[in-house]
Amino acid sequence: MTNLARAYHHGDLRAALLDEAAAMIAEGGAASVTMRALGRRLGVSRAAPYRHFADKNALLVAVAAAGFERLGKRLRTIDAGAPRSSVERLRRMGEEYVRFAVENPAHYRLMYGREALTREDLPELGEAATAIFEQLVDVIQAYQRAGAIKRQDPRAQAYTAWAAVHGLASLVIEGQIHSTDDIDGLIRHTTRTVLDGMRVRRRGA
Amino acid sequence: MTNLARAYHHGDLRAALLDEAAAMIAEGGAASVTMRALGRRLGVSRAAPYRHFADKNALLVAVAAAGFERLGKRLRTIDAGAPRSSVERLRRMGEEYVRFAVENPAHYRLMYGREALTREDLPELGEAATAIFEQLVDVIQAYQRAGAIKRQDPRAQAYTAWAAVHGLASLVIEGQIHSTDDIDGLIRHTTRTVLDGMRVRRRGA
DNA sequence: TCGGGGGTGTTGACGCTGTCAACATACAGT
DNA sequence: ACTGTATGTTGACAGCGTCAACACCCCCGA
Repeated sequence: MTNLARAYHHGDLRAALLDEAAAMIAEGGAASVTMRALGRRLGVSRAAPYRHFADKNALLVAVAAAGFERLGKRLRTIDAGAPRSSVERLRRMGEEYVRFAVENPAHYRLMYGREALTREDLPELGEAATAIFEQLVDVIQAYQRAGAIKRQDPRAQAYTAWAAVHGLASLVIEGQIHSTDDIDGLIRHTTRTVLDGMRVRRRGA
Repeated sequence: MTNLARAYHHGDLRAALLDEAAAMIAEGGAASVTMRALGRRLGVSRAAPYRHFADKNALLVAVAAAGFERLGKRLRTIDAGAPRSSVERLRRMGEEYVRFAVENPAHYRLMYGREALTREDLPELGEAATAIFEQLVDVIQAYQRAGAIKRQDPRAQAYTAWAAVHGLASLVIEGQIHSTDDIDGLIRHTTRTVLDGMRVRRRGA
């Protein structure tokens, strides 16, 4: 039970691995994460991580899942906040989503890229992402009941909203959107346009 | 000038490399493309590709660029086709975009993933993607003039539309959208919703 | 207090990778 | 026919992920 700081040999290596891997991803991308470099930076041997993760893939999956946790938390605080209308709150959530991605590009890429992460061991990751999606579906259903947005399949609406913000985040991160463009304005434009397509509109406008 | 079939030793190895690499990507993902495996499959040595590409990265960039070419061509044929309204034609382009991605998931991933493709040598790729974007901007401007969609910054509108289809394609490819969901319906829902947000609406509806 | 067992970390080794230098070949233009 | 150059091959190197064998050391029960 003496799980405080430095137990055993290293002292909670598992957590240190997750932190350090995340740091390396932020510094040099997921490709720069190497079992050997990881051990080097933490002062352990290259094989030490294998006592805590089955393989490199499993480690990266855990890091990615932690990213979904953080993202989900950020979105919840937005939803809990109280700007004017419900639709505006939803729009702010979209903005926050893109902001998270732009602030943590390499981490975000890892969360969604199946390339670095090979097939298996993905259930864990899929669940982490699904949790955020279900969160979004709940919000949409609530706003449907409030009469703010169209009463269509809430899952379809959630996917569309998710696709829009994920796509925008992806384009920005991958550098497809030129830095000469006003990115903040673009985020606002996109969230507004999509919500405009979902919103119930009063007659005559 | 005898550049027909089998000149020199192999006979247009460069093109064969591009084709074979694309095939390998389709079969086993970009990670399965290996200089050695590539040479093996083409009956040349592992270092042969280096006479045609500076390194593996350059080769993959060329493959990705070829993907953008194919995608651009497909979208142009849609735009050239003549379904009813102009907005409907734009919507069909979006559908076709997602369809391309779903049909060539690994290739599409390569086209957008900066992870496999390291930093430099990306200008070539960026230009290929930009060409498609400019194509989209042109279409949107034309439809603005026709009074079909709102007269906002056409670049912003293009980015929003691109983000929506790219995001949806990405989510489907990465398996974030469960196969129990009706994907074709989802594509239609998304393209419709986004265009609804862009469309000029007649008063009273 | 002692001893053992298991959780943790290390080392050596294997096959794989991308890449380069040195070498071999064969075509093209003189 | 000769030569230069584009093309392809081979050997080698460092780095990678991973496994088996080994070493350590803390915690538990006797």
